[in-house]
Amino acid sequence: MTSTMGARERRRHEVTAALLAAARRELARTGAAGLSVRAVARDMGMAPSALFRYISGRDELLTLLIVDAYDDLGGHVEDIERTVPRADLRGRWRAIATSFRGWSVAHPHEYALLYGSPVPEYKAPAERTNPSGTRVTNLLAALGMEDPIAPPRAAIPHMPDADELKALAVAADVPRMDGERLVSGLLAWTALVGAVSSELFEQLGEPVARLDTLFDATVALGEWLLFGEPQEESAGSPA
Amino acid sequence: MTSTMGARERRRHEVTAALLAAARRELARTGAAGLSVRAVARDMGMAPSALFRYISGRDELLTLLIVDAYDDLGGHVEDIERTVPRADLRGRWRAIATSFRGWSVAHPHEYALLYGSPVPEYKAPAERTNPSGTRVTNLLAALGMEDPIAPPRAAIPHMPDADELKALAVAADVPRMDGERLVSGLLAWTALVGAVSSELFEQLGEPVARLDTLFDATVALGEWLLFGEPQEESAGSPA
DNA sequence: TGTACATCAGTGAACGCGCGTTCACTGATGTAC
DNA sequence: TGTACATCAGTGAACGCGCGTTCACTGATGTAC
Repeated sequence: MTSTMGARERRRHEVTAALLAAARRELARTGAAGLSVRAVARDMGMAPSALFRYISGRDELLTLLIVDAYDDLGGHVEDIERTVPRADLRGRWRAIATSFRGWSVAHPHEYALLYGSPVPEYKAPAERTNPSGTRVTNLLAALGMEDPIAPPRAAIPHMPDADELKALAVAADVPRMDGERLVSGLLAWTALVGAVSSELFEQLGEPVARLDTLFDATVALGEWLLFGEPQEESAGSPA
Repeated sequence: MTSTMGARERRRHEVTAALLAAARRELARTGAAGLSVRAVARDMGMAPSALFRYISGRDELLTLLIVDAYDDLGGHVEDIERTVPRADLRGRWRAIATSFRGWSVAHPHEYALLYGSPVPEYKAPAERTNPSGTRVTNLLAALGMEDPIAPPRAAIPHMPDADELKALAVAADVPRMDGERLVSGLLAWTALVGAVSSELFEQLGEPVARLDTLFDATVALGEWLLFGEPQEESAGSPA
């Protein structure tokens, strides 16, 4: 395909890529709220007006960054989750959770853009944002759809009744998922987001190093929510 | 005291109060990142330069708002938690969680200021922010210090070992708290923050109404984390 | 109570800044014949 | 292959805007005697 591209088309691809790279640098530097078209242009060494050949305005710049960040995160988590044997459902959850956190710690501004406060005056267009934005949760959903090798644990107290569960499943766009598993998955997910947000946004005490052990507990909690009490590990092959 | 105040002192109090009120309105309108001294002055019908008699600059305006929001939230949660009989530990947790969410839903921009993405270029001065910022978590800590009427449940998997727990307790500024209870409390807290953030920042599917049942599950999860399996309710007085 | 001076609150003009976006332009790339 | 025209990318000046902050000022409140 590259061979059939004229100079113009090739350059267009290059500049588009450079634009995105510069925007990411700016995002990392100033955060989403401070992002400006002019700063990106400066970073690229171009006139600000030139960028309007590639984007319609500041809002599209944000949309581009959001989609790109979701894809970067989604790719990262998918890549790591893929390395876990399919049958190891617990391991897959742990891989999702830890790689999610790993990416977030490495890209705090991107994380804030995706999971932090909404940018004022900006509304992300769902039709562009959703496909990339659901990649991580899709991995979770896939876990929830697996044959429950671990018995669906009985123990979430006050599980909502069946009608509410059904409505939740429809609202969450996984109408065929078992309601209890859905609630477990959502709880595990929101707990994960809460743990990472608390860590990155510095809500708790500062000594971030200590948070490793707290995060481990969050992962364990999610594992329990999804799969119940740990089974005897000795059932597997001896170490 | 009011009687001993001269016109100047009285007016100073009035203007200070009006300033804070105007800042809160502006915050609700535009969010923290868009907050500006000039807009607040406009709202008050004063010249922008006049505000510099009351605040040192934009950063202090933010600090003021943060402290004020923490106090508003803290007062709200405290007021509601106080109405629960002291011995009803589970009820106290539920009161904390639901009132925390209630306030947050009613004050989304304030919530974002406190628990959302940090404002770029701004670092809150901990010595002014901490006393108000810990009011809610102090209620949780008080719960954790109560005589464990409910037996400390055994079931968080992979509880960190004793040394790590001790270090965590020191870092969290509650060095005397039992380590397992601390982890439980922190997990309950981050799960709560995650649930509210996911709801307010619109991470999950849009139909927010459904989230009521999801939030109930979060509260139940926290209750389980803090106090273990629900006991037979029939032990109390018949309804 | 009355006057003279000091303190303070608020004004309005001004500064320099960075922003998003438009627009007429130039020069390079592509296309038709 | 060569020329004539069309398309496109990027420039630079300009627009109007809102921002934080400074500063010399005026008029009101407070204080000393």
